[in-house]
Amino acid sequence: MGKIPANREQAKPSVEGKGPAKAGGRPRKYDPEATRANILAVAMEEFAENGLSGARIDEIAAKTRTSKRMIYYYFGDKQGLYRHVLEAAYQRVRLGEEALELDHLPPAEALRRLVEFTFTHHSKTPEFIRLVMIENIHHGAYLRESEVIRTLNAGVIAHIGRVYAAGCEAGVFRAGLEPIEIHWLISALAFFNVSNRATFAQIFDWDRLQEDGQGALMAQVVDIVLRFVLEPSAVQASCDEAHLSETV
Amino acid sequence: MGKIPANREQAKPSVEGKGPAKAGGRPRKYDPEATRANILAVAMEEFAENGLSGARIDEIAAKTRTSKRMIYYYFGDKQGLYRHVLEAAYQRVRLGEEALELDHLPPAEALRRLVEFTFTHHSKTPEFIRLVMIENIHHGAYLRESEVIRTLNAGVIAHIGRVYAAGCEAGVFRAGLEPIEIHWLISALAFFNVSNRATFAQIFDWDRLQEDGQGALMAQVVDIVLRFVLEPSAVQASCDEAHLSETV
DNA sequence: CAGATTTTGTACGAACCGGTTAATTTTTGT
DNA sequence: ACAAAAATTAACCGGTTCGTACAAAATCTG
Repeated sequence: MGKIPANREQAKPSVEGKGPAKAGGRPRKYDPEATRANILAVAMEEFAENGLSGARIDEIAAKTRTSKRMIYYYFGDKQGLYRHVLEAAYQRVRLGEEALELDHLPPAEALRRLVEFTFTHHSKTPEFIRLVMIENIHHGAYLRESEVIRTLNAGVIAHIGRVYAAGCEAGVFRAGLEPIEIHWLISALAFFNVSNRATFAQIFDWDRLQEDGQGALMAQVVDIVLRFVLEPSAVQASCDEAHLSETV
Repeated sequence: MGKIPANREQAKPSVEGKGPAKAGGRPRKYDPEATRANILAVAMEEFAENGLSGARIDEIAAKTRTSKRMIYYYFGDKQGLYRHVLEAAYQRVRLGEEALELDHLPPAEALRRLVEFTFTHHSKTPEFIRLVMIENIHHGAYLRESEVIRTLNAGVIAHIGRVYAAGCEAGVFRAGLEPIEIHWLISALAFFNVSNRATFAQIFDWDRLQEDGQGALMAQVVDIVLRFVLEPSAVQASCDEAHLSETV
């Protein structure tokens, strides 16, 4: 019977040292890691493109370098596959986010960097955005199952919290905000830019939604966030220095 | 053959005066208007809940007070039904938007009203948001077909344009912005609040995403928009008057 | 080498699902 | 009143699609 092999996460204690891993160069015939990864990559594309109900298992199998049988062997069923795809996508994003080294920068600059990172990341990774959209259509039912994801995201808030505290200390950020408010704002703008590009562009055909205009839109998003967080007097100053409003 | 009846819009010249319409009180057995509307309403719910590929024609038919055959009779096929649902949804929204009488208000107040209207509308009409999300998943392919929608939305920009011009004239809005930039910002925040509520709440459980917190979140969105549009000095002034920053 | 794991391949079944055929009832035009 | 057109009903069909059963082989691990 198509039994799912024992918990993958725990069944991999051979930490790239004992068993002949792929790093060794030896071209192994049976490479479960690679097979799994391959299925996951293909599935990610298909789910992101067609949604959970729209994606076809046979189609995914065909684009894999292995067979349909293996999908069920490793992931149980369609929903299991989807859940793993979702987890993998979130994991990938949050890793990049944590790699940012913002703590040594002046607060306003750090915030700008964070916004720019988020904006460009989302802009260049529409598959992730689409997966999250799809998951929201499903009321976050599959995300709810995943313990992994929730823990990952606590870090983001802490990260922003440090930057914000430093900015308040320095007197350039206005007091009374919560880190999650700032995160929500940044997410909303960076996300919407990708998630609603199709319909928005269809209705208004705005040049900033095109490839060439994305830079200008990013600058504007930075502008919006800074005007929200900065002390009004600091905004005034920034305008004079033309740090802001380079979108005109 | 399941032919679609001649263009509905033109096939209704009996302007509620000649043929025995439903207003007449006579309980007619065959009521195409009502049948069509009933199908459309049920379909809207089903598509919004399950997406285009997720929705089931049989399910829609079952929840209708008529039969599956009628769906095909009036809308041709699944995609045709979906397209009509989408159009109806957009139409409904834009009507409310144009009913706002903003031109006689002071600019900042008018802008606040517009933001509040958009925010509450979206917050209370998640089906519309979900339909737009779904349409974006499909790359706006069905919206592209609809001539109707594009023309409707030109009005929104003009509306904001008038308010913005008045604000600049009065010296409370900073110059150099485009109406569409403001519209994009408002849309993004009001939309994201609903579209990503499921996943965002799952990850962070933030009280402002709950029913009770929506008012506070709306105030904050108003705050964000005004800080973006207002002349920095006006922001300063507004803060002193505590018109803004009531979110703390 | 033995036992477990990974892989292949096919064929199938059973439910599901979008769409149709055909016949019936009501309305409408004249 | 009557024929044509429009609205409606019910049973039906063929293709799709998820998932499995079965049979077997290749490879890794201890």
